[in-house]
Amino acid sequence: MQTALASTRAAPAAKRPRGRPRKTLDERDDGNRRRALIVGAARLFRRKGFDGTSTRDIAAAAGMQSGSPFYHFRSKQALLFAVMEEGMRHAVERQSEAVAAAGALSAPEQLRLLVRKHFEVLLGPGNDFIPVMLYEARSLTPRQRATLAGLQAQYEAAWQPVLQALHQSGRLKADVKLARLLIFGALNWSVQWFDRRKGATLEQLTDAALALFIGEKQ
Amino acid sequence: MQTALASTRAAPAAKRPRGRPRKTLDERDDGNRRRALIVGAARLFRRKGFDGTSTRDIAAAAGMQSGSPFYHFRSKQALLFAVMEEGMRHAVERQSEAVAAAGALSAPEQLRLLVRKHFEVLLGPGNDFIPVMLYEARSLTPRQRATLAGLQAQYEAAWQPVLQALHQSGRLKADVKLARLLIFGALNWSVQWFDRRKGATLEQLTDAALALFIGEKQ
DNA sequence: CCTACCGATCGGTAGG
DNA sequence: CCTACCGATCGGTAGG
Repeated sequence: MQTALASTRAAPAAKRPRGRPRKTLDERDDGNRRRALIVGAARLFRRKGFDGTSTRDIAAAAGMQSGSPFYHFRSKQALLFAVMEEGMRHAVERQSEAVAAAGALSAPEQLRLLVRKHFEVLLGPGNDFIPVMLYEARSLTPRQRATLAGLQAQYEAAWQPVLQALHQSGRLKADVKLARLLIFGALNWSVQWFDRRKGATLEQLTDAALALFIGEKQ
Repeated sequence: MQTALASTRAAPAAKRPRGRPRKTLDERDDGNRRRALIVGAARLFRRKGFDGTSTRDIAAAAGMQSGSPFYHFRSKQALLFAVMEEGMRHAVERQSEAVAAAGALSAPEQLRLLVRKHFEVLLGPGNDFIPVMLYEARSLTPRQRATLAGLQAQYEAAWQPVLQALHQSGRLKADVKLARLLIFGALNWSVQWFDRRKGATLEQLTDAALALFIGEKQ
């Protein structure tokens, strides 16, 4: 039977089980816990809405006690913003990569690429961030909304020249600005009905969208 | 000075001030108060979401005390359902009228009519009911959702033959089922960005949508 | 990060 | 419909 005295005599290192590897800077619990909160919050915000989710729900999802999220985030709102900002940065990144990786493409091919990437970011596995951004923006402060609007403008900027070119070549008949808004609506609404487990694939979805918008698959 | 006795002697009609017209059954306060709750709730649910709106807010909007909404509705959820159901019944009605009033139309003309009516129901003045239905369905019971799904199916049924005809004549290239989902998305998303006071008119919006979907204005 | 807690607010109800 | 109220839950904090 170990006494309290014996316990204090043991070397500090002995308290850590030998089999457990030392963690590097990048996997420090600090970042991991913060990350766990963001991921859990995204899932809950999407399923139950911002106002329908309690910070206790979020804490539990990350295996914490009820007050602990506030060690990582100043407020529930700050956590919401973190979810949305990470979602938008990820979306802008994926879009940039895709555009950079593709060689010289025709305007219809460019549109196809943008639509395809948009569906991936929106409907890909584990992607709750963008849906939350699309449907919970009401709960942000004006300042936070403005920051996100900047990222959204950056994202939309890639579409403008493509739509412009399609309009000038006669493939896109509608007014360019209104067409962009209607197109984003058609794509974004898919988070309401698309089910990855059944029905169409992302490829078929992309085909249908291209056919609808410019009357051809590419 | 009128005594209590004199009062009981007077004919019942004398109790009501002469200047105030008798109310018909349809404008009884009962219905008016219930209606006021529905209208106020729709506005608040749309602006702040279902979970972000308190029943006290709703009561105040209708000029009532905090507990009074529960005299008219069993629960907050029942009030939400009433908003959505009324919105959908109105939408189905408006659509039926429009279809009935129009003579024999070509398929593109039929599509234009449906799109135009859809925008009116969605974006017309004082129309918070449908936006609430589109964005707060998560807060319904499965049973309520099923009832609404029936009305929605009724609404969508008018579109199916039109899209089918356009597909067969080659004007609509996309798969009909996916096209319908994408089209509703394009239209429904407009509640997020359309501003009646500036920018496009409903007519221009309809033009753009028709041009985008079938490459022509009619 | 946990413990223990606070003031505020919430949906809803009993009784009139 | 109002008054008065209840139990539950909420976002957030102090102190460790």
